[in-house]
Amino acid sequence: MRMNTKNLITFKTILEMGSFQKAADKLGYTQSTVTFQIKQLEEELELELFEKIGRRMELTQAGKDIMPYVDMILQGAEQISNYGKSLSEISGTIKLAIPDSILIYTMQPFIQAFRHEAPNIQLVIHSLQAGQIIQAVMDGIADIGINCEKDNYPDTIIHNNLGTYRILLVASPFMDRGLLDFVTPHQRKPFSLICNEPDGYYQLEMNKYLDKKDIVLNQYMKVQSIEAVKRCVMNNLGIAVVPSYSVEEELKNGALIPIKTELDEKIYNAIYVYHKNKWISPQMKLALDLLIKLKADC
Amino acid sequence: MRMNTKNLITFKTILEMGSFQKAADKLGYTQSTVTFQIKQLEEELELELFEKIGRRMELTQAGKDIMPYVDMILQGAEQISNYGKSLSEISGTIKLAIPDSILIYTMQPFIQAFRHEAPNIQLVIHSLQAGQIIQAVMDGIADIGINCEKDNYPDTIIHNNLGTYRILLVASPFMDRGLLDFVTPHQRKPFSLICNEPDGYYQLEMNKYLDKKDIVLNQYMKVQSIEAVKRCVMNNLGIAVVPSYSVEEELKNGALIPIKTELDEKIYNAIYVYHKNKWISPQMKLALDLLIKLKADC
DNA sequence: TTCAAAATTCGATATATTCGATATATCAAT
DNA sequence: ATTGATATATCGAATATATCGAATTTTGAA
Repeated sequence: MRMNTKNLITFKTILEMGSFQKAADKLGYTQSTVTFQIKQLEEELELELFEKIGRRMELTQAGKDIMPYVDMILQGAEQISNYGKSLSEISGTIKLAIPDSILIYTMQPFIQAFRHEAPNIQLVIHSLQAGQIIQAVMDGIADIGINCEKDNYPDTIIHNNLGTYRILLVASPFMDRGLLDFVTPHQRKPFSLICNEPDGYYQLEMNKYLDKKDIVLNQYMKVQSIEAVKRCVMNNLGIAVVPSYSVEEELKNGALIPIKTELDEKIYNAIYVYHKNKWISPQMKLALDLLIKLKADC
Repeated sequence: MRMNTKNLITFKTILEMGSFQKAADKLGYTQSTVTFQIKQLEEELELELFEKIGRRMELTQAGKDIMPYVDMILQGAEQISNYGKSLSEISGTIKLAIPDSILIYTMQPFIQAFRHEAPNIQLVIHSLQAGQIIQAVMDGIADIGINCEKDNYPDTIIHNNLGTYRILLVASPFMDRGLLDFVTPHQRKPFSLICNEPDGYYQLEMNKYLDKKDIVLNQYMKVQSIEAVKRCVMNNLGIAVVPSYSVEEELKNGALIPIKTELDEKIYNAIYVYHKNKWISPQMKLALDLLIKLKADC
């Protein structure tokens, strides 16, 4: 059961960098040293970690399976090396999975607060689509996920409320007001629905509403970013479904106007999730604390 | 953040064995090697681990504080070295803290089942007095504690029901039946109360009862073991307070007779406890599973 | 086939670990 | 204060291990 962190770090670096050579470069070893270290690690663990698929090194199943324990060891080592240091000095990494829209419009205060409290902790943000957040947390790709509320969660996931929002339809103030009745059923609208992710959560919620009402729009128009969506709507190319927090500014200054729907009353929750079995490191605790603070502030 | 399990194991062994020399003997090093390894570990961690108090090496506060992380690392390493092995092959240690009486009379099926399921896991049993069990679990001396139910627990302790028992007064069948009225108050009894631990939980419960009833016995008689208590009672040297499970056999074959008290109706719970923040290793999970099975079986 | 990229092998050498002997420190008994 | 027993520290030599660099192998792509 002899083992050292040096070899484990080399192992993790190979996975991170994608090759022995790059890991060697990053860690300041020669390639042969990396080969030697991995060979030694495999002997120590009595496991094959890599198999050659062509000239690519692929992690074996055993290699994947022991990852949580490798992380456990490196986490333990990290905590020891942080011992006695204040929050502002501790290092480490915390990985968040956040949908783009939430990241842009509501996470800025969190990110600033985090960087301020712990400038040496690397904050890695994976900007994923809403449907992938939970999976990322389950796979350990992210430590904390932030998302729209869902109905059910795997029981390995802990989820907590983070804040509320509404789903809105918005239009340009230059749009003919007569066309903006989205309450009366059975209508055909002569303009497009502009969206960013056609399968996004907000979009799907609104589609359900429109289907129920039998309100049909001209056609879908897909653009790259949520910013682009707003630009298109402002230029009166169509209307869009957006979460309330993303258009607060524009509604206030009149660049966009809200369209009344029966979804206006409905309140949605944003949540944060993390893995139940995960050990909550001080780094992670800080992130969770700041999320709760963010919630209290707004 | 370079670190190796070898040094950490040496570190833990010193704590376990109580001296550098004994750790060296156990691990097959010379004493100077142990000194060197600890010095090296202290340099790696940038922490003082021991301080000399006279000719004794005492763990520093930092040394105590990092213990959970040292354990985290060694647990991780242990899990990796157990990877792919079946339950019957995995090794490791699980430490139980159990009061003597419960150990002798009710834990035998558990111990046998455990040894059968996982013969390579070292089952270390600390036989402690009831009052020390919770503390042992809090201090990490034991992974799981078994005890009589108490009213309140620190919130770092998880406690679950394990089974029920009663507290009995027992006497020899040769005892004058006329003297065995322990229900009517205000009596003086011309025989001794024999006990093993005068401060034991059963004893204290019964004392409360006797005080309330104002029933006074001749004198206390303290003997070494619970077996000795039973022998003395069988030889009619006095009566004793015992938990029901410890005298089932003797009551059935008539070697002891129960004395009726108003405590007969009261049902006590045996419980098992473990530390809330502890990572539940497969070894520990097996032990917990077997305890639950034991409960179901009786 | 040939080239380039990536991993392995192997000998030389620097570095780290361990041992054994000895020195030092502490406590307790005299 | 002296002495003996016990415990840890120090140091040099022997041994073991890690790293590098050069040569070699493997493989996918041109």
